[in-house]
Amino acid sequence: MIETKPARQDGPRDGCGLSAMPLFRALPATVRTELAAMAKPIRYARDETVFPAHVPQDHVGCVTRGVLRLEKLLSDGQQQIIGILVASDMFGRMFDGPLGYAIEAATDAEVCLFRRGPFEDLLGRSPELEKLVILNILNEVDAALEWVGVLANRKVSARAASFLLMLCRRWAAQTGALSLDHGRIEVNVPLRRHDLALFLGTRPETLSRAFHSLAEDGFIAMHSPYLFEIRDLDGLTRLSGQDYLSDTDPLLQLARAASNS
Amino acid sequence: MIETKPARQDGPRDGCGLSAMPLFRALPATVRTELAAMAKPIRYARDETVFPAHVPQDHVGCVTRGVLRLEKLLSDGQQQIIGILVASDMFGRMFDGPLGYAIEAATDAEVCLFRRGPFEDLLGRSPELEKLVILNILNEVDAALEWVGVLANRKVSARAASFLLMLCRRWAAQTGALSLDHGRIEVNVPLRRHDLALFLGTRPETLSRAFHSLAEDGFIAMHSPYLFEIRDLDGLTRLSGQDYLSDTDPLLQLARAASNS
DNA sequence: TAACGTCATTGACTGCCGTCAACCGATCCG
DNA sequence: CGGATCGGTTGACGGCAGTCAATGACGTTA
Repeated sequence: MIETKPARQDGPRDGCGLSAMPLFRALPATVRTELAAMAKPIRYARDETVFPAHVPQDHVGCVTRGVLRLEKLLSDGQQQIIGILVASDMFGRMFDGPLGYAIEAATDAEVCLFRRGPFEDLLGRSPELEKLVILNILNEVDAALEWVGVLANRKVSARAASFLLMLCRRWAAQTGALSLDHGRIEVNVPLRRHDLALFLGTRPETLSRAFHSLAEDGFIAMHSPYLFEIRDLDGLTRLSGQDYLSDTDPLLQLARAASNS
Repeated sequence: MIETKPARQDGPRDGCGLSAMPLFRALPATVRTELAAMAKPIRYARDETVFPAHVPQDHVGCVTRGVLRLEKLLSDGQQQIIGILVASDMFGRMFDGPLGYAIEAATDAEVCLFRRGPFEDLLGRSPELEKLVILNILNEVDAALEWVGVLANRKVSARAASFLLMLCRRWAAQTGALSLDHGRIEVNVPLRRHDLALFLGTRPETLSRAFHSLAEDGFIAMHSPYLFEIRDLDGLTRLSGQDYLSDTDPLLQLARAASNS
């Protein structure tokens, strides 16, 4: 049971820095202005609740910093984590009822909220925003389906490998958590083992063993429980089962960039 | 490896029986007419391919009969099933590129295809259709996330229970596969053990044991490998972990109806 | 009718993973 | 400085599930 602490609201209009977000970059200036005017930035400390489960919300939002987790509580008190949200991910349901899961801060995080009414109104007036929103939801579907594929994999080490690769891919779209210095790929994993284990459908002990086993086999190196280095991208990919590496894969480009630096 | 046989196309315009589909019932008559005019019904035999993976498609569609499976092929040749589609489910990607998985017929099935161009055009002209499509995709997200929750469960019997309940819920929306005669809930499972095991992230042998174990414990009865009877809805729900049964749950209503007949 | 293929089921065995427990390092606080 | 707490890791052990193999039921075909 995680208690809900009050969240701090702050800042002037467009404290969200919407104009800097790649998510909305493609929109016309007028739409961006209108969005920025209705954006409410809110910060959360780790384990605070953004949206409780099964409660109708009159906001939708997007993540600007940190990681959120989608969490389900089972009848026997067990919790499970069915998704994570990182910067640029949108959440909440326009036109629709309450969510079947809670959204909580997995790290200290910052989000940007929009009231549903004005947002849906703007949606109806801007075909660009509308297309962006539809594409965004389609990406959500893809991400969820990809994760179904990962969890359907029976071996924990394969799931762990898939997670690291997925994280690299997400971080690759932005800066900060992925470092390519000295020809290495270093990836920052901002989740506790406990949360990560729930997300991977296993337990912290087993996950720890899986990571250290990957390290012993030379696929990765762990510089701290939260800082991983990818030492064998191909091997890790093969082990994950998901055949990610087409020649156009952005992660592969990154790896090449890393080995050339 | 499943070979692609050519599919049979048939029938006059609106052979799909669009007007009878609950999916589109809420639309204005003019939109329904236009949709019906562009609908192409196609039938598939079991294991035929509807959309191959990673190939751009210029159609979207919806299922009118049978079950489709979303299938991923791993690098080592293992296949996994990451979703199923039943009547009224839509598939395909408007505004977007190719899918990362194949869509295949898990049973003999019939679908209704729309060319993407005209469909997207109609989407822009009909706010009702647009809202329907968005809500439909949101439901896809929910279904996928729910399945993530099921797969994150570590025990196969719990996953099997979740599957049966999910299937009841889906069948409840329509007629045919769910029978309530004689105060019983009988549910038809149209998938082979092999496919079902892949969908549940396990193996046919293990799944068979799980089902028979559920039967021994009195939760279900198996009248054939494809015909299940739910004997203890509450127990099955508790075992599945998902706390489905709110008082407004349509499945619970059905159970009450069954026990009163 | 017999041979064959498909598919579900069962058995035996092995191995991975969940569970319980202890340990350890880091951080915070008195 | 010493104790407490949190979170990650490691060890030991038992059980559940994956694997291989064989059997049986059913429908199809020759």
